[in-house]
Amino acid sequence: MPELPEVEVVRRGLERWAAGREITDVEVLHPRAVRRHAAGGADFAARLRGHRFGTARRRGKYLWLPLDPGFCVLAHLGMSGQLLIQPGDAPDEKHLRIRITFEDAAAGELRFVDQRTFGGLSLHPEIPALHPGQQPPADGSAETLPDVIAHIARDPLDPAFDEAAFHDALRRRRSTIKRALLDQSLISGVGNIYADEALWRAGLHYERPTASLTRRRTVELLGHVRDVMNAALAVGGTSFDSLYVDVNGESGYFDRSLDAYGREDEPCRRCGTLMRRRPWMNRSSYFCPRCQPAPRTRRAVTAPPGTGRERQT
DNA sequence: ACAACGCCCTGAGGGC
DNA sequence: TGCCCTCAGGGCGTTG
Repeated sequence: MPELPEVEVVRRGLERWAAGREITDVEVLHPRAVRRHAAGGADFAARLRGHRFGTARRRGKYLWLPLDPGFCVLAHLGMSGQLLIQPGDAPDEKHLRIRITFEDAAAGELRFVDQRTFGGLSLHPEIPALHPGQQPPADGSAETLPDVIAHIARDPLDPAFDEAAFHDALRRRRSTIKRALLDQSLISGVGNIYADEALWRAGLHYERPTASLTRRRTVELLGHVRDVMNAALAVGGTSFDSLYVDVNGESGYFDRSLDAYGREDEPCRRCGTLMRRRPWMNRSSYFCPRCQPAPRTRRAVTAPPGTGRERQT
């Protein structure tokens, strides 16, 4: 389940193995893999042929390969997507969706493999990525990103991530902390695994109201988000079911050091209390009931419409 | 405008 | 053996 660290590992692989290479052909083997490319697979292929990839970039869980000035190939791995560099004579993977071959064929081909087809590739114009109120420099040197992900917030490893703005957004929200961590328009790159890990480290219950966090708590939480992501990056990302492998097919092994996710009925590594799992948004939340006590104001946030905004003062 | 939910998809695993 | 159910879950479109 690729989150930011896994996607960054893939980005680094693409930086090493795809940058500067000229595309000779593109084979789209499943239409869902290019569903975000409105003009369809044939158009996608035709517009890549003869062009050259630049250096792969990333924002949150999205990554993209610049493709001549102003355009790029955007990739999202979804739940089970992989980008692999494979020898041309390697047998096709069972769930091979897209094959990209290069002029220097001996250096291998790029394959998009995706069992559950939540991921995909698409072609988009790039637009300037601006800070609020910033004007693009006249010399065209502005940082750019694909137009369709302009709503994706910067991720917490981005030096330009704005902690104060994030905290202000949390205070304005009438929601709970885990929902906010997973909202890619507030902070990107965090998925279910790293949300649970960071909340465990921070000692925060997943249903803690966002508006109840002090600036200090927000800063602490962001520190834990960064720590757990950096720890995962250091070992090449998380892997659970071998669906995730990096660009060269190597699995990460961060899952061995998870403290919360998937640890139902196992002792908390801090206090020994048995960890719990709770159904949450059609998925699960793992937490320690002692280190992460439920907020006493929880009922107010989950109250049905018409019962008022009890939390407001 | 904001918050939350449903859907897309496949394969593993459990129950019978 | 095989069938059916549940689970995994990111992001977007729809609903409230």
